[in-house]
Amino acid sequence: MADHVLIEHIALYEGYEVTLQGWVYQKTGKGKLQFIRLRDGSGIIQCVVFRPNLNNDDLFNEVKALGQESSVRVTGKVKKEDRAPGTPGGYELDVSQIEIIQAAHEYPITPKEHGIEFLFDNRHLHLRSKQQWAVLRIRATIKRAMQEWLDNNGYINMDTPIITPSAAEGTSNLFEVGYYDETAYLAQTGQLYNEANIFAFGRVYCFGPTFRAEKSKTRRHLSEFWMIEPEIAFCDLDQLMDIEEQFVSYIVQMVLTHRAPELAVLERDTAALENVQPQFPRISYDEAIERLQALQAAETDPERAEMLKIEWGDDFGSPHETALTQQFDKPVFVYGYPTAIKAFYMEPWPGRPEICKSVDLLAPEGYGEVCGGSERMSDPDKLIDAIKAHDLPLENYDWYVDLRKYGSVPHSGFGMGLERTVAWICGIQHVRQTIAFPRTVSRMRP
RNA sequence: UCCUCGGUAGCUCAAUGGCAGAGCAUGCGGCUGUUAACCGCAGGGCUGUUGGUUCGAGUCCAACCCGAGGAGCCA
Repeated sequence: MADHVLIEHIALYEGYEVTLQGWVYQKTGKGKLQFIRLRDGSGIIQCVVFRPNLNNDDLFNEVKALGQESSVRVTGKVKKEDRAPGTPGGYELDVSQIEIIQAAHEYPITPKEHGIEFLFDNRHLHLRSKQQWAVLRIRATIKRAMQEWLDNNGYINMDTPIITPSAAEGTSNLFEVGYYDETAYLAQTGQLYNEANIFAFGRVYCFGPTFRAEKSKTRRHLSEFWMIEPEIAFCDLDQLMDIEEQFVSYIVQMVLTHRAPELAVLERDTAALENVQPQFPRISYDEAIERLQALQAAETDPERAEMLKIEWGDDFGSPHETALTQQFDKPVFVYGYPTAIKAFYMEPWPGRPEICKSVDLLAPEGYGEVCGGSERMSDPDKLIDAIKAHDLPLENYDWYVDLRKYGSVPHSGFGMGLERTVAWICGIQHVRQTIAFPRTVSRMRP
């Protein structure tokens, strides 16, 4: 038998004596009987220390005095016990030996309530808390599922540069960095580079951190966030939506299969997630505006009615996205946005130049946009006109235009924000909890 | 950048303009089934900063700093 076992595998060891190593997550006691909830990173289990069983009164007194987050190694017999709390739970360790590695005192994060500011000042410790543990384990599974699906479907993983000379979509929200004698910017997207990559590899994706210097203070924004960006040659807008819905469904189903205990810790309603299977509803921007205007007309609360006000040509605000997604029990595609409110590189709609072949995927339950994508412009002359119309420096895009000169094909791609996806699947309110060390407009430490 | 709310013990919060309080955490003592245990005792304060009004300011006024929620922008 291994020298120690993981708590997540504890059910396999019922009736056996095992050694666990970890940290005191919580402790209660009743005289000669002490209950330690031990965490080891894989789960939490209750360890029962009964003085006569330990047969060492000095050691027992030290155990009684152990503070939260003390590190220990415990040995004992695994017992099935319905009263035992924990994750997975239902088992406890009847302790016969305990080795105190370090007795910790005055751990600042107690089992009682704390404020946001305090918790994020102590984020390096906050990560040990059960909810954060569950969220970040689910995040790791989501990342894995994303890459697994793409790797299994013929996509090549490419790494795109983080230091870039110019913007893909507007310059106001870029982080500037010095680059020898020049000014460079932290990447907002790898998309333009992936458009070059598909002509070499057919289907590619990049996955890494991206940076937006938006002064946004909302539950949906981070200054540094992770985005996965697939790009596909010989792919039109309809095919892109087919890909997105398979991709998103796969991710959600993998989390349901592999992270049930973590979803339970978060008290996530899994029925809503089980429903995330193809097909997703697809509505045009025109139809979305009509639906929103109908909702607005029916709204009795004047304040909410004012917030829902929208005209053709406007971009959706978060109240609009929320109202729209509440009409469906699955993620919903909205396609064909006005060209004026989208980035320069999107293919115009045939016969309707005022709209473009763009599509956003809106998550249900008010979580908003999780994927943004489009069919890319494939004609070099129209692309040059679009770059000029957006006042972007043509000399920075010469290579990008070049891609349309040598075997241009219809191609499409999308970006999916990891943190928003994690927030949605976990059912939590704020994206700052979905990454270990969030960077926001008001926080860079720890 | 704008709107709203907040800043008091390590933490979460109380305190009609009139003695600075509680719970948790910490320390000591008690308890054989605890689940954010419980019981007893103890220590713990530049009330965000600066100025003003007042006999008297945690409380009222002004400016500033910090944070939260929302808007805009976005994934």
